[in-house]
Amino acid sequence: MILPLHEQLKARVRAVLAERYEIADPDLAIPIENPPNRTLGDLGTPVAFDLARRLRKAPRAIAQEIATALGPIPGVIKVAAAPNGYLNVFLDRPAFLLARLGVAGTLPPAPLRTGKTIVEHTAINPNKAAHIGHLRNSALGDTLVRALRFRGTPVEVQNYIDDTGVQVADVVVGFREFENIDLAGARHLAATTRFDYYCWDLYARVTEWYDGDTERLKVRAATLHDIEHGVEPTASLAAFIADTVVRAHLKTMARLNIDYQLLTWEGDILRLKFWARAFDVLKQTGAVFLQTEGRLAGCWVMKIDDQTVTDADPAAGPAVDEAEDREKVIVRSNGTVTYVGKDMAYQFWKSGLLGHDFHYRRFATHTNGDTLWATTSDASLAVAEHPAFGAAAATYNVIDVRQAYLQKLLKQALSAIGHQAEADRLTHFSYEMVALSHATARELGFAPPPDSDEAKRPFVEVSGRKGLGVKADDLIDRVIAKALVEVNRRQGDLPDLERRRIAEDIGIAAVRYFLIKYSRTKVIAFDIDEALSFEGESGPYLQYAVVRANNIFQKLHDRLGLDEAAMLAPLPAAPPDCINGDEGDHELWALVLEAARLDEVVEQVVRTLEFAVLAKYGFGLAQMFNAFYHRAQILNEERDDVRRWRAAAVAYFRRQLTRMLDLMGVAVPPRM
RNA sequence: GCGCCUGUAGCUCAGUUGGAUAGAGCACUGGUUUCCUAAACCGGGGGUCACAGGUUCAAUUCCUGUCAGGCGCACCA
Repeated sequence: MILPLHEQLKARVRAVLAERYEIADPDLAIPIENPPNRTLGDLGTPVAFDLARRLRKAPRAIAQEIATALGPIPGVIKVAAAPNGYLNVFLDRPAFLLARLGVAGTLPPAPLRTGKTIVEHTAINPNKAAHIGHLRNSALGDTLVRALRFRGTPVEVQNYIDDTGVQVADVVVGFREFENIDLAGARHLAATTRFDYYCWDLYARVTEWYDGDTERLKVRAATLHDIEHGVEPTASLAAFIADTVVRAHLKTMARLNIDYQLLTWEGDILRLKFWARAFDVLKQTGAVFLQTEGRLAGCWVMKIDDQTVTDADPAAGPAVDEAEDREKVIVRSNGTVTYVGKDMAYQFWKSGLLGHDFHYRRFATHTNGDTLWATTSDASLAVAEHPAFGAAAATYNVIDVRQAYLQKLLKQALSAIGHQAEADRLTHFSYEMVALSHATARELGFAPPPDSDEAKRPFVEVSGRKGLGVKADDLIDRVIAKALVEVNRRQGDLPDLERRRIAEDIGIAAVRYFLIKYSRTKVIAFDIDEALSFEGESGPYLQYAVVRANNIFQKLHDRLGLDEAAMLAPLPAAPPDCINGDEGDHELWALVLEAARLDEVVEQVVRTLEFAVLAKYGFGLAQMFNAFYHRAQILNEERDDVRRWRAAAVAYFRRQLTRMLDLMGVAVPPRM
C-alpha cells in the first residue's frame, strides 16, 4: 500500500511551494512517479520542470531548494535532486516493509467511501449458451466490482435479463415451428439435455428459416406480441426458456467465480409500468416530445445532442450542413416503446429517479450462502424483507462499444430531465468485441471462402445468429482438461479429486487472465491455442509464482517448525543491511516496493477502466519474484538476518499477488 | 457522409497524468536442474513508434491533416 505515502508527499511539497515560492495554485499537480530503478530513488516527481519557467531557474536548482526545504517526512530517509531536475525520494526500507507486514509500526487507515455504486454486467440474451464474447463482458464487469470493493466502495452487482425480446421469441418460434414442443416438452428437454446448447443450435436454425422467406418474420412478431402481453401458452414457454437458460448462464459464470446480487428482468419493468412513469417525467420536462411533421410524425422523439452542432464556431453562422435535425424515436407511432425507452426507465430506477420499485424474490443461493435476488412483478411472490436495491450514487453499465450510441442517449436523457449530476455519474464501460482468429474459426468448421471479403479481414466475427462462436463452457472445459494433463504429470501422487480441483483453479486463471490482459479498446481475435498456453504471460504464471512463495513457507514450517510470524518477529532488531542493499543489490527492496503498488494500480484501473494495467502489473510482479527466487535462496541461506529479510519480502509479495489474483476472481492452488 | 476506436519488433500486445535508456510474451537462438517446483531463470538477434506538420524544456503519449483497418449512426434489440 503506497498511496497514503504519495498523499503525504504531495502535501509536503505543496506546503514547501507555498512557503518558499508563494505558489498556492490548487490546480498545480504534483505528479508522483516511479523512478526507473532503485538507485535513482523510490518515488520521484518532475514538479521542478513545471516551475522552471515560472521561477526563471534551472529545474535542478529548484529541485535542490525543495529538497532542502522539505524537512523530515515520516518514512522518508532522504530526498535528493537528480542532475536532470527530478526530485527523488528514498524511503525507510525496513520500516516500510515491517509496517506493511504488521510486524512493527502502523499504517494510516484506508479512506472511507460511501455512496453505493451499481455495476451492471453480463446481460446475455437468455436464449442460448454463453460464448467467449459474453465472457469478456463478465470478466471485465466482475473485476470492476472487485476493484471497487478493494478500495472500499459499496457495490451492487446487477445482471439485466432481456426475457421479453426478439431473441427469446426466436427460440420459442423454433420450439413450435420445428419441434412441436410445448411447455411440458421443454421441461422434459431441460431435464435431459444441455438445454442452453440445444437452444444455441435451434436459434441458428430459426435465423436460417427467416432468411428463407421474410414472410416468416410475421411469426416472430406475433410471438413477441404474445410474450409481451402474457398470452398463453406462448408466455409460459418463453418464461421457462428464459429462466432455464439464465440458470445455465449463472452456472457457467459461477465456474469463473463470477456472481451477482440481483437479476433485473425486463418483463418486470414492462409489467410494473416503469415506462409509463419514466414517460411522464420525460414528457413533463420536454425531453421527449410528440413529433407532428416529417417522416417521424406521430412518434415521441428525443433530440440527439450532436457534438458537431454544439462545437460549431458561432462566427461561421448556423450549421447549415445540419440539414435534418437528428431525432431518436422513443415511442413508435403505433404506441409501442422502443428498447431505448425501456432502458431509460431502468436507468432512472438505478439512479433513484423513478419513484417506483420492483418486488423482489429469492432466485438462488450462492455457494457462500448469500441470496441471489431477482425482481418480480408478482406481488404474491414478493419477499417483504430484502436488501435495498437501486437508487445508487453512481452507475457503471458494462456493454460493448457497439452500444456506445445508445448509452450516450441514456446519459442525455438523464441530463434532459434535469439531472446532470446523475448523468455525470453514469459510466458506459465500453470494450471491444471478441472475434475469432482464422485458425480457430477453421477449427470450428467456419472457414470463409477464399478470396471472399470475410477471408481478407483480420478476424472472423462471432455470430450467435449463425451459431458461430466458441461456447464459454466448451472453452472452460478444454482449458481445464489441458491443465489436468499438466497437473497429472507433476502431481501424480495427489488424489484424483485434488488434482481436478487444482486443474480447475489453473483453468480459471488462464481464461480470466486472457480476457483481462488486452486493452478494452482492442478487438480480441480469439485463438484457442493461445488461450490454452500456460507459459509466459498467463494466469497460471502468476499462480505459479505464489505457489512457489507459499512452498518456501511450507518448507520452513516442515523442516524448521517456523511459521511466518516466527520468521519475521526478530526483524525489528535485525541488521537492515540486506534490505538496504548495502552490497549494491536492491533486488529485494525492488520486489517489496513493487508489491506495495497494488493500491496505486487499482486506483489507476478504476480511473481508466483499463484492466490490462492490472494484469500487466500482476505479471510484472510475478516476474520480479521469479527472478528473485532464482537468485536469493531462503532455506539454504545461512546468514540469519539475510534469510529473514528475504522471507519478509516473499511474505509481502505473496500477500499482495494473492490479493491481486483475487481481484481477477482467481484462487491460488496448493500445488502446481 | 458524420461519429467513435485502432495502427509500436516476424506474430500478439504493453508503454501510467507528456518525463529519466521504447518494453513483454510468443517464435528463433545459446545456456541453467545432486539446488525453496524448469508452468521457471539467465543471455542473444530483431524498431522509420503508419505518414506529414504543429505545441512543449521534453511527444509513442497532446493538436491538425493524410493513409490503412474495425465499429456505430433504423418507428431492430
